[in-house]
Parts: sequence; C-alpha cells; structure tokens
Amino acid sequence: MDGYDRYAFEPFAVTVDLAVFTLRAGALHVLLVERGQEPYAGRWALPGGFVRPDESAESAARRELGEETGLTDVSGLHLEQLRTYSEPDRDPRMRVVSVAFAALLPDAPEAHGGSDAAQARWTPYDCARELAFDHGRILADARDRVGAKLEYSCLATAFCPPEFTLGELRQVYETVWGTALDRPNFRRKVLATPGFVEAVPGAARLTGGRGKPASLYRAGTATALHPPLLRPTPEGRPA
Amino acid sequence: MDGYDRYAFEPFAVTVDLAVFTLRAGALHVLLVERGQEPYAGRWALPGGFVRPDESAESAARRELGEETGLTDVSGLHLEQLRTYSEPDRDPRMRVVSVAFAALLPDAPEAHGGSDAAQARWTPYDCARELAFDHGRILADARDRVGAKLEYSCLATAFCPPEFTLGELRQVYETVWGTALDRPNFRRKVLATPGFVEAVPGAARLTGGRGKPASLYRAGTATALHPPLLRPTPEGRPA
DNA sequence: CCCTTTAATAGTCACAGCGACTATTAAAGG
DNA sequence: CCTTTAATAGTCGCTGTGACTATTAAAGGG
Repeated sequence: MDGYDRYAFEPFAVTVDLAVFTLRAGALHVLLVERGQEPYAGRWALPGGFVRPDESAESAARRELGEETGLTDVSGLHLEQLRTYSEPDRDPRMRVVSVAFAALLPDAPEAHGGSDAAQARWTPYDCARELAFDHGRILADARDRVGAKLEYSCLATAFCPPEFTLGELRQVYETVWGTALDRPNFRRKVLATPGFVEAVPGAARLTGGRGKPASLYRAGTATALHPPLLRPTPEGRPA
Repeated sequence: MDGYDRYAFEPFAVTVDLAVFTLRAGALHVLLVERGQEPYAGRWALPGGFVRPDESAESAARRELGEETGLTDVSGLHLEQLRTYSEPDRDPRMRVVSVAFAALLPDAPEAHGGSDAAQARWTPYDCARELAFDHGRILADARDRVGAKLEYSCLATAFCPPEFTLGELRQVYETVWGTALDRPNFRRKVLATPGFVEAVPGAARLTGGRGKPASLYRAGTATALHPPLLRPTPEGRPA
C-alpha cells in the first residue's frame, strides 16, 4: 500500500455475499434469492449487497443477514469471513469485488423476501445448482469450510438451538459430513472435551420423540477443539 | 448482490497487502517497506499496492511479491489469501479495502527497493512493531494463520529449499511455533505421513556442518496432514 | 397391561499414535 | 585419537479412539 498516491487506481464496487446455512429435515439447507433482473435474471443467487460507505464488510454482512432472513436479532449468529472473490470478469457489467461470508443458523425461519423484495428460499444444498455469477463456487467453498471447521472448532453448536441434546449435535456432524458417527463414541468425545458443551443443570429432558429422553446441553465457552474431532476418512483424504 | 442497480454504491479503492515470511538465522522474518509519505511517513508497512483493473487480487499479490522481493520467478511460491480488511477508517485518506495475503519464501534474497523505489527490509517478526495503518493486526493474523496451518498442512516445506534435511524441516516448526520438538519423534511422524516428504534417491547427503550428515528430502505431493501434527500445548490452548 | 421399538447411556477391548527416553552411528575439529 | 555434534534406531507406556455389547427409559400398538 506504499506508493499510494503515485498511481491512478480503478474504483471497484465492493459487495458481500452470504452463504447462510441451516439444518432442516436432516439436510443442509442454504438461503438463496431469486434474481429479478439481468444478468442472470430468474437464476438463484446468494443473498448479499453493496458495502455502504460507513460500514465494514462484516457490518454489511450482518445487516444483509438480518434483512434476508427476517430475523430481528442476528447479533448472536455465527458469521465468518471466508475469502474475497475478485476475478475481473466475475460480473459482466462492472468490476465487483465480493467478500464472502458463511453464516450458521440454528433453526430455519421461513424464508421471505428481504428488503430487496426479492424472493428468498431455503434450498437443500444438493439442489443449489446453476447459481448466478460465481456463487456456485462461493457456496462450495463455504460448505468445505464449514465441514472442515467442525473438526477443530465448536462450530457445530451454532446449528443448534440454545438447548440441545447430544443426539441433535451428532446429527449436525452427520448431516454436514454425510457420514454416520458412532453414538457412544461421539458422546464420550464431546463430554471429554472441556468447554464444548455444558449440561443444563435441572433434570431437563426432552420429550416428544420415541425412545429414552436425552439430557439437554448448552454450548460451552470453548471455541476450539483439542484434540480435533476428525471426520471418518472414507479412504485417504490426506496425500 | 441482488437489487444490484437499485442502489447507488460507493466506489472503493482495493489493495492487496502481503505478509511475506522467511526464516533467517533461526528466526521468523517478515518483509517490510518504509513509507515515504504521509500518512505514516517513515513508518514501516507491509508491501502491497492497488489491484489493477485487469487483474484479480491473487494476481496483484503475486505481482507485488515479485516486485518487492526482486525474485524473478515467484510462480512456485506459496501465496495464500488470509482475509479482507475493510474497516471504514483504516486509511485516513479514503475508503480502502485491502485483501491480505501471506507468502512463504524458502530463503531470503537480500531485500532491496521494489519498483516503488521504497526501501524494503527483512525484519525479525518480533521487531516488527508500530506498523502503519492496521498492518500490525494483519501481520499478527498472518503469523497466527501460518502457525496454525503448519499443524494440518504440509506448508512447512514452503519455507525450505527444494532439497532439505529433516532437521531443517524441524527447525521450521520450532522457529514458527517457538517450541522445541523431539527429534526422533518428529522424524517418525514426518516419515509416517505419506506424501509429506520423499527421500532424494541418490545417496545424497548434506555436508558442511558438524555431526552426522543427514539425508535429503523433497516436498511430497500431499498438501494436507492427516492426522495433524499438533503443536505441543503449553497448557490448554483449547477452551 | 405387556411387548416391541426406539434411542440414550454405560461400559469393554484392542490397537494406533505419540510423548519421553535411551542407544547407536557418522561425521567435523582440535 | 578423542570430543563434540547431530542424525538415526529403537523401546516403553499412556491416551484417545474405533468397534462393539449391554442396559435403561421412554413411546406405541396390540
């Protein structure tokens, strides 16, 4: 950033794009909006918008998150910067640099049009195809990041309501990773990690389903997982 | 990014900032440039510059890397996008959004002025203080990222020349992490990880120092480390 | 009311990985 | 030739984890 005044510089439009994830009916869902105009009119896209003069990309992302989900309080939601996409031709009209974020929601409020009056809809991740711009790439990157962060962070609780059972937490992993996890082993691992979850003191139990009712837990104070909870290796992810 | 044409948008200047690391004399060094003008005239800063109209942030970062280090071929160097800094007041003159990158160099060519004619210097990481703008924050974030990635990636070889000994590789970890590692255990772990390093077939050995000469290795084809090489926990990094 | 089903919870066993440690080998240098 | 230095070889024991079995506590149907 030296030599600042010695070069002319091109002004860029700066936007944020959000990959907003939630779990619904045992499947990973992402919030998409339908574009109303060219380019890509009628195509689905990630929600997002311009960064305003007086706000950071993080502020813009949280503002857009509230507008698009209709949630009144998005202050506690997990929002994470992914990376910035800046290919010169990523928008056919003009030079747009976009800062991508991932957001995780515990439950999915029904989607509705945001302030942009654009149609918004929760879509199963596997059905999100043919997105506008490079949003397909952004969405795939976001999913990879979320899956990876489950291994070494307590991110999974961000998909859960304030109080949850270990079964629900395990389903987060199973859904995002697409693998089954051994129930007792998962329980042992989670409870052995200090600060991951803490038991709700009262003899709180959740009923409503079949089977033995499970104890309730809250997210703990830890953010990192040491040692990590490695996902089962289908074969050799390494190499 | 929907509702594209419905809002006026503020044009931003977009720059890249680089945290270029290398190992010198057993210490982590970072490439800094001295600012020649206000603001922060005379202060040290991370190298960087404006993204040009026809290039992506990645292209701009690699171009700047070549200009600032004086290296003729930077195509093989490890360059990694960190995150984007976009606080409205991060530059007192105007609205500048900066995409930060980390770069890793095997050996340190003597620093010289880049094309900007600014003075450039390799500085021990611990001596890099009072940087211009928010570059201190960016540098700290970059160091954190590099340290963390050593755990679960083969990034360490990016600090090494094409052929290196296991002792040199171990010193990378020890220098970046600031901890001593058990020699035999490190060797066992590295050699047990397929694709991390591969032996140079010839009875190649490195002489020049004291002691038994070590075998030479090259970086393997793996990029990820499974299971990871966790850094010794001084106590509880988790929680 | 019993019996099946479902899911949480408790517990066992064996192996892999790793920290800590000791021993040996192969060079340089005085 | 002996000391120093560093690479390499190998051992021991603990911890974490995968695989697996058993028990408990509810719902639901006959």
